[in-house]
Amino acid sequence: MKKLAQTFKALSDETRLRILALLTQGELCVCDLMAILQLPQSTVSRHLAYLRNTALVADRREGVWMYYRLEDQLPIMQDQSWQNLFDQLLTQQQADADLAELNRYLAEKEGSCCG
Amino acid sequence: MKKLAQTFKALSDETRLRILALLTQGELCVCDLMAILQLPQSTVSRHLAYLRNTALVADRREGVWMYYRLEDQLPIMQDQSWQNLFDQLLTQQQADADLAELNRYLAEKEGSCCG
DNA sequence: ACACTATATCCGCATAGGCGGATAAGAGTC
DNA sequence: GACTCTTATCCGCCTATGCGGATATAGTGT
Repeated sequence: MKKLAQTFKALSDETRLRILALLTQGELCVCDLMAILQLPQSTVSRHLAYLRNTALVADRREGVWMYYRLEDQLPIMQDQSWQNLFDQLLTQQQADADLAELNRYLAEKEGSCCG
Repeated sequence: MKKLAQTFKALSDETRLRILALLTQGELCVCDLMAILQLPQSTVSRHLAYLRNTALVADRREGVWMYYRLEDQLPIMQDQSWQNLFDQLLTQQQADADLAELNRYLAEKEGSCCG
């Protein structure tokens, strides 16, 4: 049960929830997240490390860039709970705003970072 | 989304998860929980206050005793997520052990406290 | 080797919250 | 009112973790 509690702790920070909501749209690199969330690099990186340590996200290096994506299934949670959590997450107003910002960002990106 | 994060924070402590699992069986008073969890009164009471403030449990006074029960629905979570969470919770080994202890306790209780 | 970029980690600082003993408050009983 | 029982809150202490600037690390290109 400690592990379950720890997973909830990882979900208990608004910034991390925002990151998870954004990652439902596909993998993103740190600089993408910095731009969309408007947060300093150390902050974004720290939260991603926390999510990685809790096995909520996975990472992949491509050259200089680290791409993060949702872990497709969790050892602690049944798939249904995991899926349900994201349904829940995406009903949030902040998630809406962030996804809109993500789309705006992707549209005008064209190689600003991450190739 | 702050509220959702706060709800997860309330779920991020093992003792609170154990309490919630126990309350799936019906309402219990503080002294019941102390006996089952083997934790000091101040600790149990503090966690219950936390759960009450987060609207995860409701309380009811009966004479000297305070009975706590699960809040039947949450403003933040859809019913399905809420239900799912408890399904998840009850698969935990610690929850099993605690429920067994609850039954043992109730069987030999006969007015040790709470009338 | 050097420079540049992206990311991770370190640092000092601040707050939240865990713990359990001690004390306060509420509710009965006499 | 005095005493008792149950529960809530206070206290000091300690750890986890948030923050963001500064620094270290790693990859890429020259």
